[in-house]
Amino acid sequence: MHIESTIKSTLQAALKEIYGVEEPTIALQPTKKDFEGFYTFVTFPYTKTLRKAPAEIGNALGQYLQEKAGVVSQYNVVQGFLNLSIEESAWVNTFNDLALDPKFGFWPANGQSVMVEFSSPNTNKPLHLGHLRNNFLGDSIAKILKANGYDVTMACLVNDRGIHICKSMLAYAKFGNGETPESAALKGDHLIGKYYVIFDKAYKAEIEELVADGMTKEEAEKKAPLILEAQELLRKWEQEDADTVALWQKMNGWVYEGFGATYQKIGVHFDKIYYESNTYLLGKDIVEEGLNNGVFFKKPDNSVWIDLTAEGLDEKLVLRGDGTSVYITQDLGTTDLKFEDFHSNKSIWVVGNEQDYHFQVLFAIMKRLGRSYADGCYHLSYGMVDLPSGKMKSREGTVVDADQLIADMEATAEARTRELGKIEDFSGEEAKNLYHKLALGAVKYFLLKVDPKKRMLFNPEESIDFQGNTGPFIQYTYVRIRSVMRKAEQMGIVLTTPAQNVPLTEIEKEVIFCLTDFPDRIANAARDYSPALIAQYAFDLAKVYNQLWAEVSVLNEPDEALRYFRILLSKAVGDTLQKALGLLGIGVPERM
RNA sequence: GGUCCCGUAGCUCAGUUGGAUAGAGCAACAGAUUUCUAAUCUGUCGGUCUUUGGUUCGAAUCCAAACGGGAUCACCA
Repeated sequence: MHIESTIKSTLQAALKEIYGVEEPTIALQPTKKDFEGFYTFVTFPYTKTLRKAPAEIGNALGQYLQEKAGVVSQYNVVQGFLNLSIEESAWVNTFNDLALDPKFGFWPANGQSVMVEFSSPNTNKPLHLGHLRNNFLGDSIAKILKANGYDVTMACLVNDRGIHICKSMLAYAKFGNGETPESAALKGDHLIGKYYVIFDKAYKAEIEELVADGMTKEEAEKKAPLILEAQELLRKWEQEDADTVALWQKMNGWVYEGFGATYQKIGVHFDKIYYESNTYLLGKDIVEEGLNNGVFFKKPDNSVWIDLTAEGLDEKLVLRGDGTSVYITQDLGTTDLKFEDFHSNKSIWVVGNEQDYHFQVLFAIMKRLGRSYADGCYHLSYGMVDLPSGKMKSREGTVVDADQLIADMEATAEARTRELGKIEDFSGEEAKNLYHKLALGAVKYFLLKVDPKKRMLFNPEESIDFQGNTGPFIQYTYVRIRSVMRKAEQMGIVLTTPAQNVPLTEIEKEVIFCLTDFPDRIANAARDYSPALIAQYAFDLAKVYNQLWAEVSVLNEPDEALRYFRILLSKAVGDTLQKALGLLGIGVPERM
């Protein structure tokens, strides 16, 4: 039995029986703190059709619920608000159902499959804070979709070719002197990133010189010797010149090694990796197809376009006059490829909001081409992470490096832990694992608690705290519960039977109330593609449990039945916190 | 200029899809530990929900306009 669904179905029956109204969906809301009751039904919407006063409707429905629902102990009506108080036995019954269900909160398989593409790193620089937001979002949304019953494939498209890659290759060839990650004592991705910056500096210097000689800036950017050389290198790569390909492979190998270490550290992995070097020529057959069926058209210079003005977009180039691809050409090809490979019902791209327009165009084209999967495509667009100084820019060195950030957070976790001195019996390895869990919990929670589509601010000085609305706060609540569980186990208490009907305090009801909301939160998080809803939920649950902790004692409760209930309640909260944090990709420690 | 996103407490953010007197965390201040982990809890302080109009029983939420911030409108990716 579930309180909320019982009230809803009884309300439907009441509306039909008393007023002859068929209401397919009943909206219940939590009662505001200042009023008596837990659930509130708003009667205002019915005043017009029923031509009765809101309070009158409230009283009639309240009476009906009290008599027939079996879970409503009493009611009160304030204006048009019908506030319902709940029978104590109903709380315990509802709680027993969820506490003894190991899969509580997760939805059964729904027969649908979805691909989540995220991360999409460039192999010319290490990951920074913005990438972390992308990775954590993608990883979390994949987990949330799984919890909703989807069969999920996590995919990654590596941008391993192109002019930007050639820039770092060229700089390395010119200034590298055979440096290796070992000789430089740098992670591979950081070494390559260093040469990307070196290229940019040298390139800018050339431009300045040319401008000083009277060239316009625009012209200088196109004619600087370094950029011409990089373009030449790209041509050689495309012609599969042996030396160029060998250099490319060597440098990419270093980057992959570096990325691998970072991915491992942040707990992100992929089921399928696509490489742009394999897919960049795809899409031309789709251009042909579109020309044949009149979706695309040719301009006199032989370039191919699509007119999307009917969709409120513009004319868009899909193939250059010389027959070479643009970004969207490849994306058309890879989109088809992804669906051919996995036949997913849905496909999600986790990509920053600067590409909103690109994805509008991509999806519109797929629809015009009559792709059956076009309606299942979704761009999970997220905002940038800003610094107090403004935007992050790799080339100007104003980025927060991912590896560095996590290392810093681990150091903070260690300092704080030592200060508190609660784990002095831990081995070095156990302690390291703890610091890592806390560091990752703090960073992931920080980035995921904000609505994805909003841009957010990261203040390195004060942003990532371990107190208040943070990952470690929730981890700490879990740790307290684990401490109780260990002691309960020592007392020989086994948690396999339902709790008896015991008298409950307000705070205990609130904890149960919060628990019952978990499945809906998981469903909403998937519907809105928002891990932030899960983060918020975990925080709410931790907070209400901490309140309970301050008000009542679990293990020291003299009444045996009540003590058993509180232990079981604590376990349910612990399990739910673990699941919720798990959906965010955050692990829980046993002690901290 | 066109299109899209955003604007809520000093700061960082929620606000269950139109409901009651708008909520958290941080910061500041005051308290709580003979008790299961105080990385906790309680309290105080803090608001013209950018502005103006509209829709209605009722608006932070929907519509329109203005203002402010950002993105994008590349034969870059």
